Amino acid sequence: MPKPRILPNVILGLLDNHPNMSGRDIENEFQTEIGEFWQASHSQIYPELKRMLTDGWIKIATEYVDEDAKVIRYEITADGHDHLLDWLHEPITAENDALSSLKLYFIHDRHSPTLAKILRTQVELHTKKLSHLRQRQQQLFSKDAQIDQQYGHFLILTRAIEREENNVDWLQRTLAGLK
Amino acid sequence: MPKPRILPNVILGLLDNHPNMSGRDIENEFQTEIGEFWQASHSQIYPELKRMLTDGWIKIATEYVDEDAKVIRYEITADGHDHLLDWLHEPITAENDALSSLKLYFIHDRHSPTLAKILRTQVELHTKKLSHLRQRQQQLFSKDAQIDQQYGHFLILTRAIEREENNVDWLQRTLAGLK
DNA sequence: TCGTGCATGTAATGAGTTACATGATTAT
DNA sequence: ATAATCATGTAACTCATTACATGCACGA
Repeated sequence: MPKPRILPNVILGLLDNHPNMSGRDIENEFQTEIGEFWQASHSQIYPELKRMLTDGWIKIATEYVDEDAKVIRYEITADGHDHLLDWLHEPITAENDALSSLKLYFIHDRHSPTLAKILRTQVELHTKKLSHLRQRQQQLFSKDAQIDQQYGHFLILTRAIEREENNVDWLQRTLAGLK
Repeated sequence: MPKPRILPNVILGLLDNHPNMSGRDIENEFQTEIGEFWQASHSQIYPELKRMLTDGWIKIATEYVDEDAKVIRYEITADGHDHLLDWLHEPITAENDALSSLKLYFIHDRHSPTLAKILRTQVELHTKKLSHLRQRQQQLFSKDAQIDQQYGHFLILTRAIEREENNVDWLQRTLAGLK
Protein backbone atom coordinates (compact mmCIF):
# COMPACT_ATOMS: atom_id res chain seq x y z
CA MET A 1 0.00 0.00 0.00
CA PRO A 2 1.36 3.38 -0.98
CA LYS A 3 1.70 6.08 1.63
CA PRO A 4 -1.51 8.03 2.10
CA ARG A 5 -1.42 11.50 0.60
CA ILE A 6 -2.00 14.28 3.06
CA LEU A 7 -1.88 17.37 0.88
CA PRO A 8 -5.33 16.89 -0.73
CA ASN A 9 -6.90 16.57 2.71
CA VAL A 10 -5.27 19.75 3.89
CA ILE A 11 -6.50 21.57 0.80
CA LEU A 12 -10.00 20.22 1.42
CA GLY A 13 -9.82 21.42 5.00
CA LEU A 14 -8.85 24.90 3.87
CA LEU A 15 -11.55 25.10 1.18
CA ASP A 16 -14.13 23.79 3.64
CA ASN A 17 -13.50 26.75 5.86
CA HIS A 18 -12.79 29.41 3.21
CA PRO A 19 -14.58 28.86 -0.11
CA ASN A 20 -13.38 30.55 -3.29
CA MET A 21 -9.69 30.30 -2.55
CA SER A 22 -7.20 30.43 -5.39
CA GLY A 23 -4.05 28.31 -5.62
CA ARG A 24 -2.16 31.36 -4.54
CA ASP A 25 -4.40 31.83 -1.50
CA ILE A 26 -3.75 28.23 -0.51
CA GLU A 27 -0.03 28.72 -0.91
CA ASN A 28 -0.23 31.76 1.36
CA GLU A 29 -2.09 29.78 4.03
CA PHE A 30 0.78 27.32 3.98
CA GLN A 31 3.23 30.10 4.64
CA THR A 32 1.32 31.83 7.42
CA GLU A 33 -1.51 30.23 9.42
CA ILE A 34 -0.98 26.57 8.90
CA GLY A 35 2.69 26.98 8.08
CA GLU A 36 3.56 26.42 11.72
CA PHE A 37 3.19 22.66 11.23
CA TRP A 38 2.63 21.99 7.53
CA GLN A 39 4.05 23.36 4.31
CA ALA A 40 3.70 22.90 0.59
CA SER A 41 5.09 24.73 -2.40
CA HIS A 42 3.05 26.02 -5.31
CA SER A 43 4.55 23.39 -7.64
CA GLN A 44 2.79 20.80 -5.51
CA ILE A 45 -0.41 22.73 -5.02
CA TYR A 46 -1.36 23.50 -8.63
CA PRO A 47 -1.08 19.93 -9.97
CA GLU A 48 -2.85 18.70 -6.84
CA LEU A 49 -5.77 21.05 -7.44
CA LYS A 50 -6.13 19.70 -10.98
CA ARG A 51 -6.12 16.12 -9.73
CA MET A 52 -8.75 17.01 -7.15
CA LEU A 53 -10.86 18.66 -9.86
CA THR A 54 -10.89 15.50 -11.98
CA ASP A 55 -11.59 13.45 -8.85
CA GLY A 56 -14.60 15.65 -8.21
CA TRP A 57 -13.58 16.71 -4.72
CA ILE A 58 -13.49 20.37 -5.66
CA LYS A 59 -14.95 22.50 -8.44
CA ILE A 60 -14.23 25.89 -9.92
CA ALA A 61 -16.22 28.61 -8.18
CA THR A 62 -17.70 30.04 -11.38
CA GLU A 63 -19.50 32.97 -9.80
CA TYR A 64 -16.17 34.60 -9.21
CA VAL A 65 -14.65 34.08 -12.67
CA ASP A 66 -15.54 37.57 -13.97
CA GLU A 67 -13.76 39.39 -11.18
CA ASP A 68 -10.26 38.59 -12.35
CA ALA A 69 -9.83 36.45 -15.42
CA LYS A 70 -6.54 34.82 -14.54
CA VAL A 71 -7.39 33.81 -10.99
CA ILE A 72 -8.94 30.36 -10.58
CA ARG A 73 -11.02 30.02 -7.45
CA TYR A 74 -12.12 26.68 -6.07
CA GLU A 75 -14.78 25.41 -3.72
CA ILE A 76 -15.32 22.06 -2.07
CA THR A 77 -17.95 19.60 -3.41
CA ALA A 78 -20.17 17.25 -1.42
CA ASP A 79 -17.81 14.38 -2.35
CA GLY A 80 -14.87 16.42 -1.17
CA HIS A 81 -16.60 17.19 2.09
CA ASP A 82 -17.31 13.49 2.67
CA HIS A 83 -13.69 12.71 1.97
CA LEU A 84 -12.54 15.35 4.44
CA LEU A 85 -14.76 13.94 7.18
CA ASP A 86 -13.53 10.41 6.44
CA TRP A 87 -9.98 11.61 6.85
CA LEU A 88 -10.71 13.44 10.09
CA HIS A 89 -12.40 10.32 11.49
CA GLU A 90 -9.61 7.95 10.49
CA PRO A 91 -8.24 6.24 13.59
CA ILE A 92 -5.10 7.82 14.95
CA THR A 93 -2.17 5.51 15.60
CA ALA A 94 1.40 5.92 16.77
CA GLU A 95 2.44 6.04 13.10
CA ASN A 96 0.19 8.87 11.97
CA ASP A 97 0.04 10.74 15.27
CA ALA A 98 1.94 13.65 13.72
CA LEU A 99 -1.26 14.44 11.82
CA SER A 100 -3.27 15.07 14.99
CA SER A 101 -2.40 18.77 15.19
CA LEU A 102 -3.20 19.18 11.53
CA LYS A 103 -6.61 17.57 11.95
CA LEU A 104 -7.40 19.63 15.01
CA TYR A 105 -6.72 22.73 12.95
CA PHE A 106 -9.71 21.89 10.76
CA ILE A 107 -12.15 21.26 13.59
CA HIS A 108 -13.82 24.50 14.53
CA ASP A 109 -16.48 23.38 16.97
CA ARG A 110 -15.42 23.14 20.58
CA HIS A 111 -17.96 20.39 21.21
CA SER A 112 -17.08 18.23 18.24
CA PRO A 113 -16.90 14.55 19.31
CA THR A 114 -14.07 14.06 16.79
CA LEU A 115 -12.01 16.69 18.56
CA ALA A 116 -12.45 15.00 21.94
CA LYS A 117 -11.67 11.63 20.40
CA ILE A 118 -8.41 12.84 18.90
CA LEU A 119 -7.34 14.26 22.23
CA ARG A 120 -8.24 11.07 24.10
CA THR A 121 -6.30 8.96 21.61
CA GLN A 122 -3.36 11.29 22.01
CA VAL A 123 -3.41 10.88 25.77
CA GLU A 124 -3.30 7.13 25.27
CA LEU A 125 -0.49 7.17 22.71
CA HIS A 126 1.69 9.67 24.53
CA THR A 127 1.22 8.01 27.91
CA LYS A 128 2.53 4.83 26.33
CA LYS A 129 5.38 6.67 24.69
CA LEU A 130 6.26 8.32 27.97
CA SER A 131 6.44 5.06 29.85
CA HIS A 132 8.55 3.59 27.07
CA LEU A 133 10.96 6.50 27.27
CA ARG A 134 11.20 6.19 31.05
CA GLN A 135 11.98 2.53 30.67
CA ARG A 136 14.77 3.36 28.21
CA GLN A 137 16.18 5.85 30.67
CA GLN A 138 16.21 3.21 33.39
CA GLN A 139 17.92 0.71 31.11
CA LEU A 140 20.54 3.03 29.73
CA PHE A 141 21.23 5.55 32.47
CA SER A 142 20.67 3.98 35.85
CA LYS A 143 24.31 4.66 36.78
CA ASP A 144 26.09 8.01 36.80
CA ALA A 145 28.99 6.57 34.83
CA GLN A 146 26.63 5.75 31.96
CA ILE A 147 25.44 9.34 31.92
CA ASP A 148 28.99 10.66 31.67
CA GLN A 149 29.81 8.29 28.83
CA GLN A 150 26.86 9.31 26.65
CA TYR A 151 25.98 12.73 27.92
CA GLY A 152 24.34 13.97 24.72
CA HIS A 153 22.16 10.89 24.49
CA PHE A 154 21.23 11.28 28.15
CA LEU A 155 20.22 14.89 27.54
CA ILE A 156 17.92 14.26 24.61
CA LEU A 157 16.31 11.30 26.31
CA THR A 158 15.70 13.44 29.37
CA ARG A 159 14.33 16.16 27.12
CA ALA A 160 12.02 13.72 25.33
CA ILE A 161 10.63 12.51 28.66
CA GLU A 162 9.92 16.00 29.90
CA ARG A 163 8.35 16.92 26.57
CA GLU A 164 5.99 13.98 26.78
CA GLU A 165 5.19 14.68 30.42
CA ASN A 166 4.25 18.21 29.51
CA ASN A 167 2.30 17.00 26.50
CA VAL A 168 0.22 14.45 28.42
CA ASP A 169 -0.38 16.98 31.16
CA TRP A 170 -1.63 19.54 28.65
CA LEU A 171 -3.85 17.00 26.90
CA GLN A 172 -5.50 16.01 30.15
CA ARG A 173 -6.03 19.59 31.25
CA THR A 174 -7.51 20.44 27.86
CA LEU A 175 -9.82 17.43 27.87
CA ALA A 176 -11.03 18.33 31.34
CA GLY A 177 -11.68 21.88 30.15
CA LEU A 178 -13.90 20.76 27.25
CA LYS A 179 -16.83 19.85 29.44
CA MET B 1 21.94 24.47 -3.77
CA PRO B 2 20.64 20.95 -3.17
CA LYS B 3 19.40 19.99 0.26
CA PRO B 4 22.23 18.80 2.50
CA ARG B 5 22.25 15.07 3.06
CA ILE B 6 22.00 14.06 6.68
CA LEU B 7 22.23 10.29 6.52
CA PRO B 8 26.00 10.14 5.88
CA ASN B 9 26.61 12.32 8.92
CA VAL B 10 24.49 10.10 11.10
CA ILE B 11 26.38 7.03 9.90
CA LEU B 12 29.68 8.79 10.61
CA GLY B 13 28.46 9.61 14.10
CA LEU B 14 27.56 6.00 14.75
CA LEU B 15 30.85 4.65 13.37
CA ASP B 16 32.77 7.24 15.36
CA ASN B 17 31.37 5.83 18.56
CA HIS B 18 31.21 2.13 17.62
CA PRO B 19 33.85 1.04 15.09
CA ASN B 20 33.42 -2.16 13.09
CA MET B 21 29.70 -1.85 12.57
CA SER B 22 28.05 -3.65 9.68
CA GLY B 23 25.23 -2.23 7.57
CA ARG B 24 22.89 -4.39 9.56
CA ASP B 25 24.21 -3.03 12.84
CA ILE B 26 23.59 0.49 11.59
CA GLU B 27 20.08 -0.43 10.54
CA ASN B 28 19.44 -1.82 14.03
CA GLU B 29 20.66 1.40 15.64
CA PHE B 30 18.10 3.22 13.55
CA GLN B 31 15.37 1.01 14.88
CA THR B 32 16.34 1.13 18.54
CA GLU B 33 18.64 3.76 20.08
CA ILE B 34 18.54 6.55 17.61
CA GLY B 35 15.19 5.49 16.18
CA GLU B 36 13.41 7.81 18.61
CA PHE B 37 14.18 10.76 16.36
CA TRP B 38 15.75 9.48 13.16
CA GLN B 39 15.16 6.53 10.88
CA ALA B 40 16.52 5.01 7.71
CA SER B 41 15.86 1.77 5.90
CA HIS B 42 18.52 -0.68 4.75
CA SER B 43 17.87 0.19 1.11
CA GLN B 44 19.16 3.67 1.91
CA ILE B 45 21.98 2.55 4.16
CA TYR B 46 23.80 0.09 1.90
CA PRO B 47 24.13 2.41 -1.13
CA GLU B 48 25.11 5.22 1.23
CA LEU B 49 27.90 3.13 2.75
CA LYS B 50 29.28 2.48 -0.73
CA ARG B 51 29.22 6.15 -1.59
CA MET B 52 31.00 6.95 1.67
CA LEU B 53 33.61 4.30 0.90
CA THR B 54 34.43 5.87 -2.47
CA ASP B 55 34.43 9.29 -0.83
CA GLY B 56 37.01 8.01 1.64
CA TRP B 57 35.00 8.85 4.75
CA ILE B 58 34.89 5.25 5.89
CA LYS B 59 36.87 2.09 5.13
CA ILE B 60 36.34 -1.60 5.51
CA ALA B 61 37.60 -2.85 8.86
CA THR B 62 39.79 -5.60 7.40
CA GLU B 63 40.87 -7.12 10.68
CA TYR B 64 37.39 -8.50 11.11
CA VAL B 65 36.89 -9.95 7.64
CA ASP B 66 37.87 -13.53 8.63
CA GLU B 67 35.28 -13.78 11.38
CA ASP B 68 32.28 -13.99 9.14
CA ALA B 69 32.78 -13.79 5.40
CA LYS B 70 29.48 -12.23 4.44
CA VAL B 71 29.45 -9.44 6.97
CA ILE B 72 31.09 -6.18 5.90
CA ARG B 73 32.29 -4.08 8.81
CA TYR B 74 33.23 -0.43 8.49
CA GLU B 75 35.26 2.07 10.42
CA ILE B 76 35.59 5.82 10.16
CA THR B 77 38.64 7.42 8.48
CA ALA B 78 40.43 10.63 9.46
CA ASP B 79 38.63 12.39 6.58
CA GLY B 80 35.33 11.06 7.81
CA HIS B 81 36.05 12.23 11.31
CA ASP B 82 36.86 15.71 10.04
CA HIS B 83 33.63 15.74 8.11
CA LEU B 84 31.66 14.71 11.18
CA LEU B 85 33.18 17.49 13.25
CA ASP B 86 32.47 20.01 10.50
CA TRP B 87 28.85 18.93 10.50
CA LEU B 88 28.55 19.12 14.28
CA HIS B 89 30.04 22.62 14.24
CA GLU B 90 27.82 23.91 11.44
CA PRO B 91 25.81 26.86 12.70
CA ILE B 92 22.29 25.99 13.78
CA THR B 93 19.51 28.07 12.31
CA ALA B 94 15.72 28.04 12.51
CA GLU B 95 15.69 25.95 9.34
CA ASN B 96 17.94 23.13 10.50
CA ASP B 97 17.05 23.27 14.19
CA ALA B 98 15.42 19.84 13.96
CA LEU B 99 18.95 18.44 13.68
CA SER B 100 19.99 19.69 17.10
CA SER B 101 18.82 16.58 18.97
CA LEU B 102 20.52 14.40 16.45
CA LYS B 103 23.78 16.26 16.83
CA LEU B 104 23.59 16.16 20.62
CA TYR B 105 23.25 12.39 20.39
CA PHE B 106 26.76 12.20 18.97
CA ILE B 107 28.39 14.40 21.59
CA HIS B 108 29.50 12.27 24.50
CA ASP B 109 31.49 14.70 26.60
CA ARG B 110 29.51 16.70 29.12
CA HIS B 111 32.00 19.55 28.87
CA SER B 112 32.14 19.78 25.10
CA PRO B 113 31.96 23.43 24.01
CA THR B 114 29.96 22.32 20.95
CA LEU B 115 27.28 20.86 23.20
CA ALA B 116 26.93 24.08 25.17
CA LYS B 117 26.86 26.08 21.96
CA ILE B 118 24.04 24.03 20.49
CA LEU B 119 22.00 24.47 23.66
CA ARG B 120 22.62 28.22 23.74
CA THR B 121 21.58 28.57 20.11
CA GLN B 122 18.47 26.57 20.83
CA VAL B 123 17.56 28.90 23.69
CA GLU B 124 17.87 31.79 21.30
CA LEU B 125 15.83 30.21 18.49
CA HIS B 126 13.07 28.88 20.69
CA THR B 127 12.75 32.08 22.67
CA LYS B 128 12.16 33.86 19.40
CA LYS B 129 9.72 31.22 18.25
CA LEU B 130 7.87 31.46 21.54
CA SER B 131 7.44 35.21 21.29
CA HIS B 132 6.28 34.83 17.69
CA LEU B 133 3.67 32.29 18.74
CA ARG B 134 2.47 34.51 21.59
CA GLN B 135 2.10 37.34 19.13
CA ARG B 136 0.03 35.14 16.84
CA GLN B 137 -2.19 34.21 19.75
CA GLN B 138 -2.74 37.87 20.55
CA GLN B 139 -3.57 38.67 16.95
CA LEU B 140 -5.92 35.76 16.35
CA PHE B 141 -7.50 35.01 19.69
CA SER B 142 -7.74 38.16 21.77
CA LYS B 143 -11.54 37.77 21.91
CA ASP B 144 -13.52 34.81 23.17
CA ALA B 145 -15.67 34.78 20.03
CA GLN B 146 -12.56 34.15 17.93
CA ILE B 147 -11.69 31.17 20.09
CA ASP B 148 -15.13 29.65 19.63
CA GLN B 149 -14.98 30.10 15.87
CA GLN B 150 -11.62 28.35 15.44
CA TYR B 151 -11.37 26.18 18.49
CA GLY B 152 -9.05 23.57 16.99
CA HIS B 153 -6.66 26.23 15.78
CA PHE B 154 -6.79 27.88 19.19
CA LEU B 155 -5.92 24.57 20.85
CA ILE B 156 -2.89 23.76 18.77
CA LEU B 157 -1.57 27.29 19.03
CA THR B 158 -1.97 27.12 22.80
CA ARG B 159 -0.25 23.73 22.76
CA ALA B 160 2.62 25.06 20.66
CA ILE B 161 3.17 27.92 23.10
CA GLU B 162 3.24 25.67 26.12
CA ARG B 163 5.57 23.27 24.34
CA GLU B 164 8.01 26.07 23.59
CA GLU B 165 7.75 27.44 27.13
CA ASN B 166 8.63 24.03 28.49
CA ASN B 167 11.39 23.63 25.93
CA VAL B 168 13.07 26.96 26.72
CA ASP B 169 12.74 26.28 30.42
CA TRP B 170 14.40 22.89 30.06
CA LEU B 171 17.19 24.30 27.91
CA GLN B 172 18.00 26.97 30.47
CA ARG B 173 17.95 24.55 33.39
CA THR B 174 20.19 22.17 31.46
CA LEU B 175 22.62 24.92 30.51
CA ALA B 176 22.81 26.05 34.13
CA GLY B 177 23.47 22.47 35.19
CA LEU B 178 26.44 22.08 32.84
CA LYS B 179 28.76 24.25 34.90
C1' DT C 1 12.36 -29.38 5.52
C1' DC C 2 10.39 -25.30 6.39
C1' DG C 3 9.94 -21.04 8.33
C1' DT C 4 12.47 -17.28 10.44
C1' DG C 5 16.24 -14.18 10.99
C1' DC C 6 20.76 -12.43 9.29
C1' DA C 7 23.03 -9.75 5.72
C1' DT C 8 23.27 -7.66 1.57
C1' DG C 9 21.73 -5.75 -2.54
C1' DT C 10 18.63 -3.56 -6.72
C1' DA C 11 14.31 -1.69 -8.90
C1' DA C 12 10.08 0.85 -9.04
C1' DT C 13 7.48 4.30 -7.35
C1' DG C 14 6.03 8.50 -5.31
C1' DA C 15 6.46 12.77 -3.00
C1' DG C 16 8.71 17.10 -2.44
C1' DT C 17 12.15 20.71 -3.63
C1' DT C 18 14.48 23.68 -6.84
C1' DA C 19 14.72 25.63 -10.92
C1' DC C 20 12.81 27.23 -15.12
C1' DA C 21 9.19 29.83 -17.39
C1' DT C 22 5.42 33.18 -18.72
C1' DG C 23 2.22 37.04 -18.60
C1' DA C 24 -0.15 40.57 -16.00
C1' DT C 25 -0.33 44.06 -12.60
C1' DT C 26 1.45 47.33 -9.28
C1' DA C 27 4.69 50.17 -7.01
C1' DT C 28 9.12 53.19 -7.22
C1' DA D 1 11.20 52.31 -17.04
C1' DT D 2 11.94 48.74 -14.28
C1' DA D 3 11.72 46.08 -10.40
C1' DA D 4 8.72 43.44 -7.51
C1' DT D 5 4.60 40.87 -6.74
C1' DC D 6 0.65 38.18 -8.33
C1' DA D 7 -0.78 33.92 -10.44
C1' DT D 8 -0.10 29.95 -12.77
C1' DG D 9 2.30 26.28 -14.72
C1' DT D 10 6.17 22.52 -16.13
C1' DA D 11 10.69 20.04 -15.75
C1' DA D 12 14.58 18.06 -13.43
C1' DC D 13 16.28 16.13 -9.60
C1' DT D 14 16.70 14.12 -5.04
C1' DC D 15 15.08 11.38 -1.24
C1' DA D 16 12.73 7.86 0.88
C1' DT D 17 9.65 3.95 0.90
C1' DT D 18 8.07 -0.46 -0.81
C1' DA D 19 8.81 -4.24 -3.13
C1' DC D 20 11.67 -7.61 -5.18
C1' DA D 21 15.62 -10.66 -4.76
C1' DT D 22 19.49 -13.76 -3.16
C1' DG D 23 22.17 -16.76 -0.11
C1' DC D 24 23.33 -18.47 4.40
C1' DA D 25 22.41 -20.15 9.11
C1' DC D 26 19.64 -22.05 12.65
C1' DG D 27 15.98 -23.98 15.20
C1' DA D 28 11.33 -26.69 15.31
